Amino acid sequence: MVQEDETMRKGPWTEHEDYQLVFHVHMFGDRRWDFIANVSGLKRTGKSCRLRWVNYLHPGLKRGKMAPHEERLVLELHSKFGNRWSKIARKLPGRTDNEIKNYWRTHMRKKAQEKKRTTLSRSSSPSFSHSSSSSSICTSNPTIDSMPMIETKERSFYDTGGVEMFSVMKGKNKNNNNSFKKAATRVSDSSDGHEGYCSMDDIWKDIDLDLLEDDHSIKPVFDPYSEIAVPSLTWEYNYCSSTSWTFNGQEEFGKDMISLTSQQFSAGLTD
DNA sequence: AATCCCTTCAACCGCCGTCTC
DNA sequence: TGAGACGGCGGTTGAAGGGAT
Repeated sequence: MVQEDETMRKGPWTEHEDYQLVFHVHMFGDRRWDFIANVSGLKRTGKSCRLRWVNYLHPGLKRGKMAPHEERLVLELHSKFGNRWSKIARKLPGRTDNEIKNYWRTHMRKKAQEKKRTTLSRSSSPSFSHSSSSSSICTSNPTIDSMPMIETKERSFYDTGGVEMFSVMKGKNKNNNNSFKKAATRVSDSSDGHEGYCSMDDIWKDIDLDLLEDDHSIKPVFDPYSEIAVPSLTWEYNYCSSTSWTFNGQEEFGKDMISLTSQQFSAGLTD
């Protein structure tokens, strides 16, 4: 178990931390967060790791503004489910509960302000009743019910596999360690402000491109849009066994680490 | 150009449900 | 069956960025 003491880091994540987390999530899947927090060497709690992954690092996430149909859907779903943000998020592929929650807060604040303005300007008319955006929406809208709902007994939207992946892929491809290494190196480059990444999108893009070259595209093990767990052939037990990775000039993801994490992983499997 | 205000969103906190022993 | 560990969820906060003044 990860000790939550004064040595735990808090606050914004660094790119280095992000890489460590992404790497370990792909190694072990996104289930055992305390374990990942432990073996990754991140001075973060399992909870913090999970949140970072779910809300920011997951490759299936959309970025940017909500599309009009998404906004509409949020309204509809909120009228149906209330503040069950995670439930709403499951109907909006690529959006997180946190994102929707934030959107709703902003949205409702705006609405409240508009409402206030409207009622003030029309205060002379007592019969006027302002129908809220949500109340005017039919709650049995078939578009909602036809949306895929990934229930918790199944793999979550964010699940990359990990544990199962390990057993499935053992001993297949051994040539895929370049992309993360390269990407990791570029992160170290970025520290001096030359050719660094701006976002995780860039990172994933780079990784994707590299692995496509090898005809083994890296993808999240679980396709967030399919509801079906898709075992990836790219990340495997031997993924990093032959080369060390560098961050800021330090070897970090090398044999030693992998053997260590493998031991700990085995221990984790047996408990 | 400086300051203030507002908006956005990443991250934390605390509670609760589930799982495991 | 009960206790502890852990993950998930919703509420809240605070930093950062951008626009207005």
